[in-house]
Amino acid sequence: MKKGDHLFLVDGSGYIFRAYHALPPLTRKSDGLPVGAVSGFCNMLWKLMLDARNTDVGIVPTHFAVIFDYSSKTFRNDLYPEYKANRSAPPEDLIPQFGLIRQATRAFNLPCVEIEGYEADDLIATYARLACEAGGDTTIISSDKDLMQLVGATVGMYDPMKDRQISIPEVIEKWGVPPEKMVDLQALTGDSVDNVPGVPGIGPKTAAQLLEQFGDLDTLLARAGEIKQDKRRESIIANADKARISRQLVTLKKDVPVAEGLEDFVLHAPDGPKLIGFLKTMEFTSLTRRVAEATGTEAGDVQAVAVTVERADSAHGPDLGAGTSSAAETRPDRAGENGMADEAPTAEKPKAGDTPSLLAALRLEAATARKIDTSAYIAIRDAATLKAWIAEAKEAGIVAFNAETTSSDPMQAELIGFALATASGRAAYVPLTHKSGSGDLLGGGALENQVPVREALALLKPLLEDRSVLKIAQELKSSLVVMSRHGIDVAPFDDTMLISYVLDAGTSGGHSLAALSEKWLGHATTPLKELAGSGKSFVGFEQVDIDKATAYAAGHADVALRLWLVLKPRLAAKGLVSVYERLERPLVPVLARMEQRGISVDRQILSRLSGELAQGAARLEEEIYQLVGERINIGSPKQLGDILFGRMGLPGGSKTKTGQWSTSAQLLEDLAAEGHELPRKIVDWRQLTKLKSTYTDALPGFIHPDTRRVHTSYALAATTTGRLSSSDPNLQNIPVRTAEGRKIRTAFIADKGNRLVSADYSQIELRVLAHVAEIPQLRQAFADGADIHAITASEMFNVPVEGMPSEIRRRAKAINFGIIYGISAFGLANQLSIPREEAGNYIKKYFERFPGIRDYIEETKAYAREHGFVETIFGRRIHYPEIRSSNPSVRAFNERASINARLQGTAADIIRRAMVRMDEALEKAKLSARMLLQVHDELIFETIEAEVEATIPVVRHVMENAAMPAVSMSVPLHVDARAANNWDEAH
DNA sequence: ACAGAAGCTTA
DNA sequence: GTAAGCTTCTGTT
Repeated sequence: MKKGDHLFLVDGSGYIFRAYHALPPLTRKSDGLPVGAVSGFCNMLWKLMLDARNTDVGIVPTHFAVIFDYSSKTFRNDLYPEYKANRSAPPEDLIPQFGLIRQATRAFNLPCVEIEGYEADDLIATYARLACEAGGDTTIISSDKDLMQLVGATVGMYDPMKDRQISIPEVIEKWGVPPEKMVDLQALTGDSVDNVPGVPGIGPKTAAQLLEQFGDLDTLLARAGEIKQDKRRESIIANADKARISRQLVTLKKDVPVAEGLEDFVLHAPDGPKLIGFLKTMEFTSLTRRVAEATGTEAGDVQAVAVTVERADSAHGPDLGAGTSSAAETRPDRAGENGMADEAPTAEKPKAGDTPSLLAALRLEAATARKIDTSAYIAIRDAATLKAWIAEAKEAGIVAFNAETTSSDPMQAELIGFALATASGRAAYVPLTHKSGSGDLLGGGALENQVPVREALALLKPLLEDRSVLKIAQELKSSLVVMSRHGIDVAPFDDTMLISYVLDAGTSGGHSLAALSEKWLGHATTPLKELAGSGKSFVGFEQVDIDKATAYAAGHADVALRLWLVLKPRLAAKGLVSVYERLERPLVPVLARMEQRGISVDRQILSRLSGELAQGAARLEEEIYQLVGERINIGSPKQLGDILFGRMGLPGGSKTKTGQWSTSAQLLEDLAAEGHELPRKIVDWRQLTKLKSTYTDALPGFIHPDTRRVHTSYALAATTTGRLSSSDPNLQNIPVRTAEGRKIRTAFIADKGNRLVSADYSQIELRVLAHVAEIPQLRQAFADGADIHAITASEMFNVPVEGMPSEIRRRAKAINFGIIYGISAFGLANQLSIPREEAGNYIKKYFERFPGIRDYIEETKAYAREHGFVETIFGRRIHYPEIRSSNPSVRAFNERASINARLQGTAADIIRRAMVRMDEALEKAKLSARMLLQVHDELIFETIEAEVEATIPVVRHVMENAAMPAVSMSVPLHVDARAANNWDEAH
């Protein structure tokens, strides 16, 4: 075991009891053998081995062991004969399951560890210590408080039944003391289940308070006389010995002489046939199917195996033989679909224990081996067939879903049909409102033999909402909005676009279905325009011939399902499960709700502004024509350039990369500063026409006819860094810098009786920089709430913050921003309009004062060069495949981008975490505030007036603590929040 | 009808 | 110097 390795230790004995009581009783159908705990155990192991969904930073186990108690008698009974003496015999129907669970462990190819005289907890403590000494990390799969004393920097716990991570903050939250004091706390409280005496009258709250006061148990016992409360003092003095012996009992032994070392726990790929043999014997049909699919084993070819069952009346009962009834394979398999079986790892044992990677490789091979046949799909034309398909999807536990609609805007879209896929190559399309394609003005009548929309949706709803059926889609969010408008809440789901985004952000090609299909399946999807035409000749999808629509829509569902098979295991293989599960997937319904809510925009304000802008622009136009002498097209940079630098011969002209005269605002401003009249007017004209065309004229067109609100669309997978993007309309670039522009924000309003609340992170990227680059001065400045740019200037130029000239601060601010953007002397010189040498000197000086930032930059570049990607502090990967380019400017660009990506991406991750938690936090606080918009470091809410004051602290708390508990930042996050009637005043 | 360039808006 | 999206113009298809 080495640094970076991760050991999973399952508390097998603890799990048995917990699963037995928590899960509904389950018996084997053929003979009534109780197997509830075994089933829970197998499901948990399978999930852990493949999925690593328990972790917050994407951990895949490299080492894995299941630990059991050997017998009830241990060294603790010598210390204290009454230890665990009050334990009653386990329930009758649990007894046979002890042995079965050990056999299950072996069927999973996992080490099964137990040592006479020691409890499972002692073995876990010992192995966690060994792992820590070897530099590795450990996750203990248990929620037993007795194990919490082991939690620390490299040791975490995970409760598989509650899907909850337990690390230091959770221990403190639950018990009021850090893990290292758990032993003292338990010594005081005792444990009635294990018959650990403790001090009578002392419970967890009192114990935590006493330990807080005295520091530890020994100090407490020595100074017990100081305790004020009479009863408490007397009890502790009288029971000091009991407390001491209790501490010995609860302290786990970290030096058990273990026979097996960590090297014996290297995780091996599951042996498909071996595992399936056991699962079939247990008659766990759905897990059998999942394992068969994942390992590429043909379950039908595997025989159930013999298992040993202990009966309550004999500890080592006879071999009762196997339940040999093999699970019926009800899934509709099609000919030629079994390509995976050939590649199954049965012939030779895989070497290293990288199970997810192996699975990913197998899936990819299988996916490309089976060609996609779009003529094989089925058109569902009646309710009975649809019912059968839905039943099939339920049985499969997994279904790819794809809706076809009348519009790419989900708030306007009406359903035309939908497609389902239940297995590779098995897909169907359900046309609902297709019309005959006859070219008359009415577009033809509705076609015969389509399931009525209402009936189809009524059948579909239970499937899409079924918690035990995983829905798979490519870009689910828009379908989520459409289905939500029909009262259907799709869950649970996986989104292939997002999986691809997590795996491959920054690699070429994008994450569209077409791109992914081409990349992973070698299959070219049919462009929509080949079916429905484009531009003027575009006909709605409802006019598309049903056979063609079926090939298209069912094909998309089939492709999505196959992509999921290929891509999902890659998440685990690359340690990106938690990025996907915590930062991507949960944001989908959050954004869908935000989009559906929309924001009110005052049409009148915009229309008035349009008029004002038109007037101003018209006046400037006339003045410009006067100066130029003819009515040129001012909006044409080409014409402008010819006039300014050709005809008028103004100085300082430069060319763009296509050889045109540049007429950029910067250049025109420079000319204006020299006293030229025309450039100033052109700049002003551009500002007014920009505001008019992009905002005041365009926004009213986005007001929804029914909701009377504007519904933007957020893209989750459009940026390389993890930021969202907004379009149709883009509400992330509404003007704010100039007074003229800000007027547009006054049109974004709260409904009557409501207020808009705007909450934005202050300097989040600089704070992330101070944290990741570990810059003491910056950390201190943020901790003090100081003016960060002034502090920077003060450090660099040796001037006091008090009475600092604004120009000095401005330069420091530009440098700070420059760092975030991956500074270059060229860029800084441009920004500050100073010579390049001077900018270079500033940077040099900056690095002298903040050497940690230079180190950070160099480390980032080196890391990006070595790996081809960088990571945010939450593990999001951003790829820079061109970072090793031999072209120096391409290389430099990629270096700057990678430096920026860590900071921008981390900030993006933080606000994503806040957004994921926000709705629940508001609901828990019984607040009705609705999150409407996100603008990278700002969230906009709408809430009723009376709740404004209560809402702001909740919003602030969620945002400021968003990094926790995954990352405890060394710099505080600060959120400014304000409420007003419109966005301008709230911001 | 579409694609790319130029220009401008945001964080 | 980073990350986006939208509009207009211009040239090509």
